[in-house]
Amino acid sequence: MKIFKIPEATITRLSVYSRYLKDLEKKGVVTISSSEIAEGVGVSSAQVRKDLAYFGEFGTKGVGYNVKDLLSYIRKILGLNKTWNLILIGAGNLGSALVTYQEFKDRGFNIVGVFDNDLVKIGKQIADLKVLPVEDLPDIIEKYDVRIGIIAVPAKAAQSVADVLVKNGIKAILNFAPINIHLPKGIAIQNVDLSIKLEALTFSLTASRQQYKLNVEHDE
Amino acid sequence: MKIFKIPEATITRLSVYSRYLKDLEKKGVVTISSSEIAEGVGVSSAQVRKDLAYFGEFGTKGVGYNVKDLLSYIRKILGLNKTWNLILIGAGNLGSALVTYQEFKDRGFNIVGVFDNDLVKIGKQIADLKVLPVEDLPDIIEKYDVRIGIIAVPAKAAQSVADVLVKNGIKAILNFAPINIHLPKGIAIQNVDLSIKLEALTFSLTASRQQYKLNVEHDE
DNA sequence: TAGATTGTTAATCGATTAACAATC
DNA sequence: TAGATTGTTAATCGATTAACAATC
Repeated sequence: MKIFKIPEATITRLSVYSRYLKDLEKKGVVTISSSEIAEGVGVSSAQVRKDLAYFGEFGTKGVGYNVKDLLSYIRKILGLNKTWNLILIGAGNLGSALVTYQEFKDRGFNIVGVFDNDLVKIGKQIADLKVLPVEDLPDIIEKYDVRIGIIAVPAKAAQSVADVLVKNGIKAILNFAPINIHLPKGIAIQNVDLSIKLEALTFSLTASRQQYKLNVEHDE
Repeated sequence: MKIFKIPEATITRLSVYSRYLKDLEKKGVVTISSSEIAEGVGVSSAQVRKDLAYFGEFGTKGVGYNVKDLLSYIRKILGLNKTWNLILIGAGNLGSALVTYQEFKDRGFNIVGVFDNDLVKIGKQIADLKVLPVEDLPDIIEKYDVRIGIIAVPAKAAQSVADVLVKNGIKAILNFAPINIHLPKGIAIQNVDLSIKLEALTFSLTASRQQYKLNVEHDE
């Protein structure tokens, strides 16, 4: 079986396209061209067609794409044609905010368990979930067939939490701890590093008074 | 004046290097080579040297880099040789979590004002800040010389919030709303889109049973 | 049919990696 | 001096863009 390599940026853009198409569908738009999508999300039309071409032929020459169908194809590609059950480790402020994060629910992500090691936090109610001790992880993972875990613990605890997740069968991790987590091959990870994003901003602000310039297309 | 274009990935890595160097400094390490840095953060040594080369010559041939000095140079490049005052719009769960986010404080980011339009939220206490109405934005921005704003409002309010920020002199935005914000030239933006990150994970999980493969070096 | 737009190939652009002369 | 490691150039790799034949 031939394996096609897909740029990660393509996957990011597919998410963006899917959101845009969802809006269009809600508005009752039936057909759309690659250049209209491009216009709507801020990329080039060649980029849109190229991104889609990795996965198949979804359009009609001379006509464009059927909004409903394309949305459905993209959702299928991304694995969004089902809901996903997640667990979250770390019941601090950030963790609590994520449990109630509406966008996750809207996109089909369901947090079914919140865990912490801190005795003060265990038993605490967050939305409709009670914070559980980490010992209960295996039960919840099995019960809800969980494959994705969110790490929202301090940096120094993150690696050991990741190890526990992997040991219990978690296959993908969304990590908020600002640290490079080491994982066995085959486990996917995405890092969300809020300070790094802020530091890209302070660089821009500082660099504009220096001789540097971020090599980034302007967002607009 | 010649303008050098810097890859955005380079800036991201500089943040990572700086964190790693800070750890080394704390441990009392005096000198380090590009390959040791590379090893520590998970990139190639050529990458480390190339990233630094955009900004100057910081090392000594045959010896390596002085940890303290290199850290200080990188912090200066990123604009981290000062603290930054931020404001935050949107006092929901996510906003509240960000106000108390320890990593921001550790890296020199100071949230000095939290704003909302919701009468229920105005006046509420979050850590040592009271939620203020958006009318008070100009006062706070001036008083604390704020140049960076964080948007943590729902997607449909994000563009108008951004417009208000820009009108009041904000020059850089960290945006958590899952929407493409349009800004005048010269305003920097970084988007944090949590759903997109999760969808990259569901893609990985789904794709591994299909014929695709993310073109991404393995994280490890 | 004529006009529009896809899917795809080739050209371009940019970032990463390899290699090594310079030099501490 | 000999060994180590930088800074930098050239080679490679990968992603984006341009262009256009195919075709609805």
